[in-house]
Amino acid sequence: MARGLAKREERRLQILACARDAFAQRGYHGVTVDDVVARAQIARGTFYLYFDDKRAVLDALVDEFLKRIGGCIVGIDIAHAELSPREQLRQNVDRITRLALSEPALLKIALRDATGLDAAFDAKIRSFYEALRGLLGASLAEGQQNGLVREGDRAVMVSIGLGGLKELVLDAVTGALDRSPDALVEELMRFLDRGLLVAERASQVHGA
Amino acid sequence: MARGLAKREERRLQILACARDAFAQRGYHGVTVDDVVARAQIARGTFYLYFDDKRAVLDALVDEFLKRIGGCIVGIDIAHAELSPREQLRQNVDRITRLALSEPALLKIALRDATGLDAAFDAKIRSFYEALRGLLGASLAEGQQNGLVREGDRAVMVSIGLGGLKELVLDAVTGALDRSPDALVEELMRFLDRGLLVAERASQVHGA
Amino acid sequence: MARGLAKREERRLQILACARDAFAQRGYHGVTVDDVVARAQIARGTFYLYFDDKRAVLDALVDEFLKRIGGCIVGIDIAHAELSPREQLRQNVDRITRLALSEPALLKIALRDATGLDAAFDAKIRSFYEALRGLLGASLAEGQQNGLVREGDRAVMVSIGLGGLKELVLDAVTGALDRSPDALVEELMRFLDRGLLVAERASQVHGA
Amino acid sequence: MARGLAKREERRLQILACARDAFAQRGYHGVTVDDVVARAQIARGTFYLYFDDKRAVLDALVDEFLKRIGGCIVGIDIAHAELSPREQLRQNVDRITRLALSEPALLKIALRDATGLDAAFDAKIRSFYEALRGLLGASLAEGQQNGLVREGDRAVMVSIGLGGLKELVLDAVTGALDRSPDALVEELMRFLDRGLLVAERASQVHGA
DNA sequence: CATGAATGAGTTTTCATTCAT
DNA sequence: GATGAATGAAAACTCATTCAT
Repeated sequence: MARGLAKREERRLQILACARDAFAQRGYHGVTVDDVVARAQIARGTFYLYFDDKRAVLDALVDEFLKRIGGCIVGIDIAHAELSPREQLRQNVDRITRLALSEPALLKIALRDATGLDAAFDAKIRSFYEALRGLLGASLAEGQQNGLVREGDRAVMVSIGLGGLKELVLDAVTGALDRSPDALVEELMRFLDRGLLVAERASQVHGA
Repeated sequence: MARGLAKREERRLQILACARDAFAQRGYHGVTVDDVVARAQIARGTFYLYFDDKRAVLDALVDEFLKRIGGCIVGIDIAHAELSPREQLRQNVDRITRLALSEPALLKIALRDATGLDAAFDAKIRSFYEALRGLLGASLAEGQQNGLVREGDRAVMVSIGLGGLKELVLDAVTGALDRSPDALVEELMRFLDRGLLVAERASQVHGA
Repeated sequence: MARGLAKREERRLQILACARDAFAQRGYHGVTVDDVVARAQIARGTFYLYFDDKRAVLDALVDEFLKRIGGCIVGIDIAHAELSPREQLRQNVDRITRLALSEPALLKIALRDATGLDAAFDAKIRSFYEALRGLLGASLAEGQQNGLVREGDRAVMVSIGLGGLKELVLDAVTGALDRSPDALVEELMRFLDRGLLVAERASQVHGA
Repeated sequence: MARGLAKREERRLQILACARDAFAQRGYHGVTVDDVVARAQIARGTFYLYFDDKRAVLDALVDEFLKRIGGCIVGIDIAHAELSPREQLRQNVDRITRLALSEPALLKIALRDATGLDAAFDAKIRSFYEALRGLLGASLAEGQQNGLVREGDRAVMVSIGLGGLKELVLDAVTGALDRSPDALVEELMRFLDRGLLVAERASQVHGA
C-alpha cells in the first residue's frame, strides 16, 4: 500500500516534470494535454487520474515553486548574534537566486504564464505577492527605524527591489545574462548598497 | 477619398482600443475575436477587414506601444549645456513612467501577454529588449568612464534597473501601488542615487 | 437610351469574360466574387447589379456556350444536293471542334465545373445532353436505316462518340494534345469511318 | 492490439464509405465534414482522428480508386500463347468497365470532383493520365508495327478511346445508359474493331 | 488503475450578399 | 447606377475532457 502510494506519487511527479518542461518551452497555452502525456509516455486518460484538469498541473507547479521561494525567505533578525542584517538579507537573496537558477523552467512558468489565466489563479499569485510585499515592507520599516535602511517610500522600494531581482534571475535563465549566481547576488547587493549613480553624491560631497 | 481613409483609420483605432481593453482585462488567450467585435459593436467579418487575424491586433498594439516607449528614450548628452546627465536620465524615466501610467492597458499587455506567444513575436520583443539593453549598457559605460556611474557589471545593472522600472509601473497600473508619477520617478531616482541600504556603508565609514 | 443599354451590355460582357477566365484558371469554387470584380476593375456591389449571384454568371457562361455548341450542330440531310451525309457530319464535328478550341476557357468550365453544383444546374446540363443524345440517336437510326451507319446499340455509340469528342477537345485545350483542329477532326473522322460508318466503306466496296 | 488496429481500419473505412456516398451525391464542394460525420454517426472530432482534413478523404478515395483502375490494366503480350491481343484488350476493357460499374460513387467522384481542386491534386490526376496515355500510346505503337492497329495519330487515338470509355461508364453509372457490362464492352469493342484495328477488317475483307 | 477512442463545445476564418452613401 | 464597407451565416478545425473496455 505504501508502495502503491509511492508509485502513484512518482508518476504524479513524472507528469509534473513533463508538464513543467513543456510549459517552459512553449508556454501554458501553447501546450496541449497531448503534448504532456506524450512526453510522460502515458495515456491521455491517465493524466486525468492524477490531475483534475490542465490548469491543476500549472497550479501544482506554481504552488510548489512559490512554496519553495517562500522557504528561501527568512525574516531578518536585527539582534542576530552572528549575522548582520545586511548579511541576512544577502543570504535571502542568495537562496532565492540559487533556487531560481536551479529551476529555470519553473521560473519562466511562474513569471510568464502564471498571470492573466483566470481570476482564481490571479488571486493566488496576487496574494503571494501581497504577502511578500507586506513582509518586505515590514522589514524595511524596521530597518528604517534602526537606521539600516534609508528613508523613503517603502512600497515603492519593494516594487523596485522585487522587480530588479525578478528581471535579474529571468534574464539569467533566458540567457540574456550569463553570470554565476554569486556574481548576480553580489551585484544586486551593491545596487542595494549604493544604487547606480555617483555624480550627485560626489557633488554633494564636494558641496559638503 | 481622404475622408474614406480617415474613416477607415478611425474604425481601425476603434477595434484596436476594444481589443486593447479586452486583452488587458482577460489576457490575450482569454479573449476571442467575438469578444472584440462585441465590444466594438461590429460584425465578425468586419474585424477581418482590418486585421489579418487576432495575432495581428496584438502585433499592432505592441508595436505601437514599443514605438512610443522608444520615443520616450533620449540618449544622454554628457556635454549638454543645460541639463545634467542625471537630469536627462530623470526625464527619460519620467517620460516612460508617464506614458506607462497613461496606458495601463497597453502596459499590461506588453508586459504580460507579449511573450511566449510564438517564435516571431518573441523575437520581436527580444530584439526590442536587446536594443534597449545595448543602449543602456553603452550609456552606463560612458557614465563609468566619466565617473558618473559607479563601477560594476553593466549588464547586471541594466537588468536590475529595467526590472525595477517595469515592476514599478506595473504595480502602479495594477493597483498594487497607488502613487503619482512624480512620486514614482523621484523614488526610483533615489534608488539609483543611493540604493536602499545605509547600515553597512555607515559602519564602513565608522570603521574607517 | 440605346447607348445606355449598349454600355450596360458591354459591362455585362466584361464581367462575364473576367469570370470566365477566372473560372477556367481556378475552377468555380476556387474563385471568389472578389477575384472577379478585381479582374473586372469594378466594385463588389456592381457585380450584383448585373448578376443575381455568383451562380448566375456560371449559368450565363454555360448557357451561352451550350447555345453556341448547339448552333454548330446542323441536322444531317440525307437527300442533300451537294454534301454527302459523311461530309455533313464532318462539318458538324469541325464546327464544334473549332468552337471548342477557340474558347478554351469556356470549354474547361462547361466540362469541369458545370456539373455537381446543384440540382437545377445539373438538370440543365442533363437536359442538354439528353437532347443532344436524342438528336444523335435519331440521326444514327436514320443512318442505320439507310445503310450509312452500321448496326449496333445506338445509345452506346452516342456515348462513345460524344466521349471521344469531349476528351479530344479537352485534351487539346489543356495542352495534353497539341494538334491543329484539322488534324483532330480528320483523325476523329477516321475513327468514325472505320468504327461507326459503313456507308463510305460500303460505297467504296461497291464502287470497286 | 491487432484487434485495435482492425477496429481502427474498420472505422476508417466506414468514414470513407460515408464520405464517398456523400461526395457522389452532392459533389465534393457540396459536402461538409458535418454531412460526413452525420452519415457515419460519429462526432466531428472523430473525423479528424482518422483524416487530416476533408481533402485527405478525397485523396484516399481517389488514390485507392486509381490504384484499382491501374490494377485492371494488364500490358498486352502480342506473343501470348492463348489470348489474342484483341482478346487481351477486351479483357482490360472488361475489367475496367466492371470495376467502374461496381463503384458508381467512386467513378463519379474520380471523374467529376477530382479535378480543379488544387495544384497538388491536379498534378496527381494528371500524372495518372499521363502514365496511362503513355502506356496506351506505346501499346498502339507496337500494334501498328505488327499490323494490328491501323496507322494514325496515336495520341489522338488514345484521347478518343479513353474519352469514349470514360463517357460510356459514366453514362452507365448516372443512369443515362442502362446496359449490362457485357453489352457495353462488346459495343465498345465493335467501335474499336472497326475504328482502330485493321486486323479483323482486313481478314473480313480477305474473307469476303 | 490504465488506456485511448470518442466527444462536442468553442474558435477562427471565409466569403457571398446587402445597403447606405 | 456605382461604390465598397459591413454583414453574418456557414464551414473547418482544435483540444480539453470523458468513459467504456
